[in-house]
Amino acid sequence: MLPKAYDPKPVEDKWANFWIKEGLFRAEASSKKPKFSMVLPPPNVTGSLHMGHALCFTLPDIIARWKRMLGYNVLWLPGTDHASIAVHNVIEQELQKKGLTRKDLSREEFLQIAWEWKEKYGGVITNQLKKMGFSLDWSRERFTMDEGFSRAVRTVFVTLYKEGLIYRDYYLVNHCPRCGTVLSDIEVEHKELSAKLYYIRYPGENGHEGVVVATTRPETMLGDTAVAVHPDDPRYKHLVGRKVILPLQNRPIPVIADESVEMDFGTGAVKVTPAHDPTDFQLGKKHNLEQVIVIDSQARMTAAAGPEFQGLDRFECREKVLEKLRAQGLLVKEEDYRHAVGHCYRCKTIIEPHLSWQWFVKIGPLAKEAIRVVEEGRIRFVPPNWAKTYFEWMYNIHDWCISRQLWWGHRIPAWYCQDCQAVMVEMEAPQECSRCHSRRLVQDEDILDTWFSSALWPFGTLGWPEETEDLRVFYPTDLMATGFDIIFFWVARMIMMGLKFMGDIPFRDVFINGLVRDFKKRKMSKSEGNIIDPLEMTEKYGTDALRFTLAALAIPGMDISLSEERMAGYRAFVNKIWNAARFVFLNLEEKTEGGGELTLADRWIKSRLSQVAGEINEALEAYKFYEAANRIYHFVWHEFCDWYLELVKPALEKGNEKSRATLVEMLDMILRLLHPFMPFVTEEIWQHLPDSGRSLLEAAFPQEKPEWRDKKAEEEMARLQELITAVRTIKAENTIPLKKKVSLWVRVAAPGDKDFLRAHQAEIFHLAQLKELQLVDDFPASAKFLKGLAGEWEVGLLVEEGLIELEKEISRLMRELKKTEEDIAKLEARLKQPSFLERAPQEVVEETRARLAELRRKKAKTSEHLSALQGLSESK
RNA sequence: AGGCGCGUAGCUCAGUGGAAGAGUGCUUCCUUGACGCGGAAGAGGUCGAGGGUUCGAUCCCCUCCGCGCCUACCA
Repeated sequence: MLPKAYDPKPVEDKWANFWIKEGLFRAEASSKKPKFSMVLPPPNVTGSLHMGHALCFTLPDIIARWKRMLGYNVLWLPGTDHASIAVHNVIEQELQKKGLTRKDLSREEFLQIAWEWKEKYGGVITNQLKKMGFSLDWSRERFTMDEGFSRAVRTVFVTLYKEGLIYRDYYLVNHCPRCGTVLSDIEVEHKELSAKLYYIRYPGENGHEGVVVATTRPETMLGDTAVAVHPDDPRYKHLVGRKVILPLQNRPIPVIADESVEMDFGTGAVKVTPAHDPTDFQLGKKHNLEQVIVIDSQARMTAAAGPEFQGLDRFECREKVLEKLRAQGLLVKEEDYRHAVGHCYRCKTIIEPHLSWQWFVKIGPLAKEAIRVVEEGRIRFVPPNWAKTYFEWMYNIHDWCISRQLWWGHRIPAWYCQDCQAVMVEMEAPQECSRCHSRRLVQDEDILDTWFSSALWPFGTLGWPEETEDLRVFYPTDLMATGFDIIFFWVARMIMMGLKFMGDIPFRDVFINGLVRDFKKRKMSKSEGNIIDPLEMTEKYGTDALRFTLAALAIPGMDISLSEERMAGYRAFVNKIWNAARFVFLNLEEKTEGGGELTLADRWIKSRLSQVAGEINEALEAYKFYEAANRIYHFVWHEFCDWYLELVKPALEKGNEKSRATLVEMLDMILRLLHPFMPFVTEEIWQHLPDSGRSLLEAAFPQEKPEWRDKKAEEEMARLQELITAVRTIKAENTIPLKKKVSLWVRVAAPGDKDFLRAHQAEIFHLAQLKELQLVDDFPASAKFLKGLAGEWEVGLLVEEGLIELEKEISRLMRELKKTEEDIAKLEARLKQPSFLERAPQEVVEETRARLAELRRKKAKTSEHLSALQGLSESK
C-alpha cells in the first residue's frame, strides 16, 4: 500500500536517474519515426537555474514529452553558453577581493581560471537541469566554446568577411568603462534619469555676442569642434560661417548649419562633439569636423582635455567644468531635465561613446531574408504579436558591432602584418603575410560578442560545418521556446545565420514566454530580495507541483506572477492524484469473480475522458499550456475524483468487474495525460499499475476516442448530478450534516423517470446519503417537506423533528425568489422589444423564450415551497 | 516621441457579440473506510470611465484615465 501522503523527493531522484540511465531521452538519427527537434536555449555557465529558466524549459519539456508519447523521434539538445561578460564579471569580482584586476594577469592565466570556473559551475547547472527532469539528450550535450563549435564560429567569421559582410571600421561605439569593452547597441539599456540641462555661452570671435548652447554633458565641450544651428533659424543665420570661442579651451570653432538641429529645443544652437556623441559623430563626418578625443576608454579625461582636466573622471570633470564656467560668468542657466541615459546591461555603468577600431557585421542583407521568412509565415511567432516587435527592430536594424575587448570567448581570427599593415582573416593562424611575406604577424586581441556564437546554436550543435547525419535529420528544428527579452539578441540572429549558412530557417515556431514575476507583479531581482528560487520550491512543493504551476500560469503573451499559494494548491493536486491512485490500488488487491456491465458512471467518465483528451491535444498543439493544464486539473479533480470515484464505489461493492477495469483504465489514461506536466508522480504511480511497460515516457498519449463518446450517458449523469446536488444544497442550507441520512421524495416528470432513478438508486443513496427514496407523481399533502428543484424534478426532504431551522430556509427561498423574479423581468423586457424579435436570430429568440418559461416555472415552485414553509412556521 | 500590452470576485488571472468563470482567500457544516495537501454548500463583480456601431457590447470602434514593458541621436 502506498503511503498516505505523497513524498516527492525519493521519487524524483529515482526517476530522474532512471530516465537518463535507460537512455529514454536519447534521439536516434537513424529512427524511422518522424522527428521532432529542439535545442535548449543554453544557460550561462556562471549561473544557477532561476525561475526564468524553470519556465522557459518546462514548457518545451511538456511538448517534448508529449511528442515522444505521440510517437515522434524527439531530440532536445542541451548545452551551455560561455557568456563572456558574465564570466568576466564574476572572475574579476573574485580577483578584486585579492586586490587584483585582470590586467595583473596574463591572458593565458585568466583563461585558465575561466576554464576551471566553467568546469565547476557549468556542472552545477547541468545537474539542476537533470534534477528538474527535463528530457534532454545528454549524449549530445554541447558548449559554445567546445572545439567543434569554435570551428563553426571561425568558419562563419571567415566566410562573412570574405563576402564583405564583416568589416573593420573606426567608429563611435558604446563602451562600458567598467567592463572595459565595447557593446552592441542592444546591450545598452536606456534609463530615464533626472539631470540638468546647462546653458553655456560660447562668446563670439572678435567680440560679437556669440551663442548660448544647451547640454547635459558639459564635460564634453572640451572636445567640441563646432556649434550647429538650423539653416533657417533667423536668430543665428548671420552667425553661420563665423566662429565662436570655445570657453576653457580658448579655441575658435565654426558655427555650422544643419537641418538636423531642432530649433525648438534649448536655444536652437547645439555644441558638436564628434568624438563623444553619436549624433555629433554623424554631423562631424558630414561636415568634416575634427574628432577630438577628450575622454578615454576608462572614462578619464585625456591630455587633449587640457592640463587642468587631464586624468579626472568624467563626472569629476563635469563639476570642475561647471565651476570654471560659473566663475567666468558663462554658465547662463541650469534647468532640471529628465532624459534617457545609456547604461551597460551587465553592470549598469553609464555608457561612454568611444571612438575606436572595431569589427562589424553588415546586417542589411542578412536582415532582409530574415524578415521575409517571418512575413511569409515560414517562421511563426507564438503569440503572433511578437512578430511585430521583431519586424520593428529588423526594419531599423544597424550594423552589429561584434568585437569585444575581453579574453573569455572566441578570439577574432584576424592577423595584422606589423610590417605592411595587411589584414588577414583565416581559419588558422597564417605563417606569413600574404602581401609582403613578413613573419611578423599579430592576432587581433579582441574576442567576439557571445551572441555571435549563440546565433549559430541551432546548427552548430548538430555538427556544422561538418555534414553530419544529425544535421541532415534534425535541422531545421521545430520549436524554439524563449523569452521576449532576447528576440533581438538571439532569435533574430539565429534566423539570419541559419538562413545564411544552412539555407533554411533554424526553427518553425518561436514560442515566446512571459517574464516570471513575484506575486506583486514585480520583476524578480537579487537587489529586491524577491527571488523565488525554483530549487527551493521543488524542495518544498515538489518538482511536479512547480512544473504544473508554471504550465497553468503560462498564458501566451502574459507575464507570470508566481505565488507560493498557487504552488501549494498544485501540490495538493499532486497529492490528490496520489490518493486517487491509492484508492484504485486498494481495489486492485481483492480480486472479484468478474461479470457485470458498464454502469452509467463508467460510460460517462469514458465519454468525458475522450473529450478531455481531445481538448488537451488541441491545446498543446496551439501551445496553450494553461488551457491544457486547467482542463486536466478540472477533469481529474472535479469529475474523476469528486464524482466518478464516489459513483464507482457501489459498483465495486457489488463486484462489477467491468467497473473495476474502467477504473484502472481511467487512471492509466489520466496518468498519460498528466505525464508531460508532472512526469515524476505519474511515472511512480504508473509503474505500480499491472502490465505497465518500461516507462510511462514510452506509453501512447491518449487521443479522443469517438467510440467512447456517449451523449446519452452525459445527459443522464447531468440529471443525476443535479438531483444529488439539490439534496446536498437543501441539507447544507439547513445545516443538516451531509452524512445525516434522510428520506428523499422525488416528484418525477416523465414516464421513464421512475425506472431510471430506481436503476441508479445505489449511487443516489451513497452520494446524497439517503435512508429512503420515494418516487411519486405528487407530494402527499399530509407530510412536511423541505423542497427544491432538480431540473424537471421536484425534490423533498421529509422533515423530522428538530432537523431544520425554518427561518433560515425561508430567507434562503426568498432570496432565490427575488433573484428569479429579477431574471424574469430582464427577459420579459427583452422579449417585448419588437426589434429584438425581428432582428435577432430565431434560435436566440427561441432560447430566450424557453429560458423565460423555465424561470417562470421555477418562480411558481419556489413561491409554493416558500408558502408551505411559512405555513409550517406559523403552525409551530 | 512612437510601438505593444494590461485594467473582470479581496488576491492572481481565464473568457465570450446573445443568461458573468477558475484557482486561492473568506463564511457555514462534515474526523463517510483514497485523500483534512480532504469533502459539501455558500457569500462576493454597474467586467477602468465616457461615447459610438448593434435588436443586443465585458467582448468590436473612438476618446480619456491609470499601470507596465519595448524601441528612439532633441543636445
